[in-house]
Amino acid sequence: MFDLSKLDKTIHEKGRLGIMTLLATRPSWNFQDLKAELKLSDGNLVTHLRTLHQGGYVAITKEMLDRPQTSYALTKKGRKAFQGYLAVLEQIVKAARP
Amino acid sequence: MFDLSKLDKTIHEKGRLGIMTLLATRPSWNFQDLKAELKLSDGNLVTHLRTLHQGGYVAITKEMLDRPQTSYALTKKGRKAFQGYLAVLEQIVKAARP
DNA sequence: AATTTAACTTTGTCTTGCAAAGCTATACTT
DNA sequence: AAGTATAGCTTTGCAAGACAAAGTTAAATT
Repeated sequence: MFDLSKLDKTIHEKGRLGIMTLLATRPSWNFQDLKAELKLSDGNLVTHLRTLHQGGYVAITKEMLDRPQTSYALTKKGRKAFQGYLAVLEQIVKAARP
Repeated sequence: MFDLSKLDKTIHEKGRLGIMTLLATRPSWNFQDLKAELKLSDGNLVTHLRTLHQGGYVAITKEMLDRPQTSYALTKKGRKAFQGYLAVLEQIVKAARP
């Protein structure tokens, strides 16, 4: 019916779910845009991004333009993990609305 | 695009999400079946059910058959809240797979 | 009376989310 | 050169919550 054990805990947390969803919509997002879109504090956002990075789901690119700019993108592994996560969400939706 | 602030925290936790999904599939579930299906410990399951009950999402019915049997069902409020939650899940799926 | 089972509570541990404040480095202003 | 602003990151501290394990209560069976 649905398999909760496949519901990746690293992705499931609210803040990180938001990050992953945004990253899935574009090749890359910078720190400021993520922060504005998700309304997270600096520290909170950095921490979630680090968690995702340590899980191998997110790649980090640091540049120096006129301002420093850090950009984030899904890795191949991250994209795959997120697809698996979305598949569980769909199972849930289908189970709950037969 | 998607509105994480509408992602009900009471429902979003993994164990409770499982409970709510099961309750949505049938008029009622008893304790033992929930426990078997979700593979949660007694204490953990009771606590999640209490959380959902206190939030007004789940009704509890205690009967004495040959054994005591406690059954759980979605309330109207619970069903509505869960539908709202599912709507956010669908937003996420759509945003991530345009 | 003793045992079994359902359901619940208690206890303790451990993790985690989160905000606030502080830090560092660079660029801009005067 | 000195001061200010901004980006990104770390540290600190706290509070909440998940979870397991063990103990408790009540009813039914043996």
